[in-house]
Amino acid sequence: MLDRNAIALIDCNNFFVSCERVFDPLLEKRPVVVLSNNDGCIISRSDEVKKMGVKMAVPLFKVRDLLEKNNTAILSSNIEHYCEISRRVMNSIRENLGQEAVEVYSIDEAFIDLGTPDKSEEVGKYLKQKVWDETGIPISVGIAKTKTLAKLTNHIAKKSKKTEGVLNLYDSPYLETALKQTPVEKIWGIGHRNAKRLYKIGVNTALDLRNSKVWKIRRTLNVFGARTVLELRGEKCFPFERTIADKKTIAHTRSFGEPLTTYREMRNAVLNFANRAVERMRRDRLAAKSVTVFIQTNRFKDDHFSRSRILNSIYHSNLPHEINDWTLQCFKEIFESGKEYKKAGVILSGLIRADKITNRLFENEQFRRWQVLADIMDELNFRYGRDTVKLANIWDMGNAKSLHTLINEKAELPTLMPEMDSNTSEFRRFL
DNA sequence: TCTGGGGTCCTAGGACCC
DNA sequence: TCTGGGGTCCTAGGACCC
Repeated sequence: MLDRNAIALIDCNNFFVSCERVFDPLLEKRPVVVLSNNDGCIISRSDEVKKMGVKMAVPLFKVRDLLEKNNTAILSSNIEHYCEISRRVMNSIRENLGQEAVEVYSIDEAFIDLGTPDKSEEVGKYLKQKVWDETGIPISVGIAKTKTLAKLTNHIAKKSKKTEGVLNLYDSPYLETALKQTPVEKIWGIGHRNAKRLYKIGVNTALDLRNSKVWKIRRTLNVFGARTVLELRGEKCFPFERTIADKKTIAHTRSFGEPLTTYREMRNAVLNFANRAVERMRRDRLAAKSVTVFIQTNRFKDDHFSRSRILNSIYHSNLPHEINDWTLQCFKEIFESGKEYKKAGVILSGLIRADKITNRLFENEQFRRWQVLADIMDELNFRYGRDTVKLANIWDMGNAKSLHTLINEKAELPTLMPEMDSNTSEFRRFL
């Protein structure tokens, strides 16, 4: 049977800025921006800032004068806080509609299966009020027949004053106009590259795309483009996901404030990134089969240098020292001296649940011992803070070559040991 | 001077095999 | 002069998203 359910996209307005305003109501009266990790780019803007013409992801140095002239609050990001508020928003929605009806799409967005379309608009308005009352976050709601149309509708709801943040185009005569007024690059999944290709064949608006032959778009773009055409016609091609999909990759990547040049600096940076990624992998109880390492010089310069290498292991692992070894192997193959590196990253892939790791054909006993040690390290780091215990770079340790763990000054082992539970004896035996 | 990070999916082209 | 060809697997990189 054809699925006639109405789909809503709920999107928090200027999410990071709205979160900051929840913490500090004085910010309500000022323009606000939130910056990316090392304060490089603007990743969230209040309406006032958008009106100034400041674009998303623009580097701060290009607009700093303009922002300061307008008394803008320029804030570093605080992702943990935003995650917490995101959870509250999603829970507020779930309370009414149930777990099954909500698909969390990103930190500030969720698709909702509204069921039969009759009461959609009332539900949308109710949710908007409820989320505002319970969390202080303003949201917009777009209702339509498919995800792609819901995204598009939400976009209009957010921009247009008349809609008051909730718009239902499920079965509306205005849909045609809305499609006509939407440039093709604003459609979900059509970026500026794809848009250029579409312009060449005379497809400029969402309406043009909807009226295109599917095979023609399949040929010009790809299978996703073809599905997008059908979605614009009201045919569901991107299904509603009731269960949260397992993560497929875990990445830790960073730009360096100052470029790094030496082998040793870069190796330490990359191994450090690997440790951060493993930390999250172990927290999520996952194990990886592959690791990718990449290193890059400044991508805005002409002599941009970028290399990556993937290592596919024959077995899965969640052991820090093994992932470190894999990382190091990749790194050694791609590092070239005489470059000014600006960015690097480590990506873990081929993830499965850690309890699904099969036994090692050889060295099973050793593997088990490493598991125990890794668990203990996790516990110590959880109790006493990150990097209380970590893998040593044995190359940096002079004659301590056989020692695989380094106890940081933060935690003195003798005082720690009595507090440990039954694992302690295991730990002693291991060392 | 100063340009994010974490994801997903797709694809061109090389290596290898028969 | 002329240099198979198809399938498969893999890597590296691109496009897109928030």
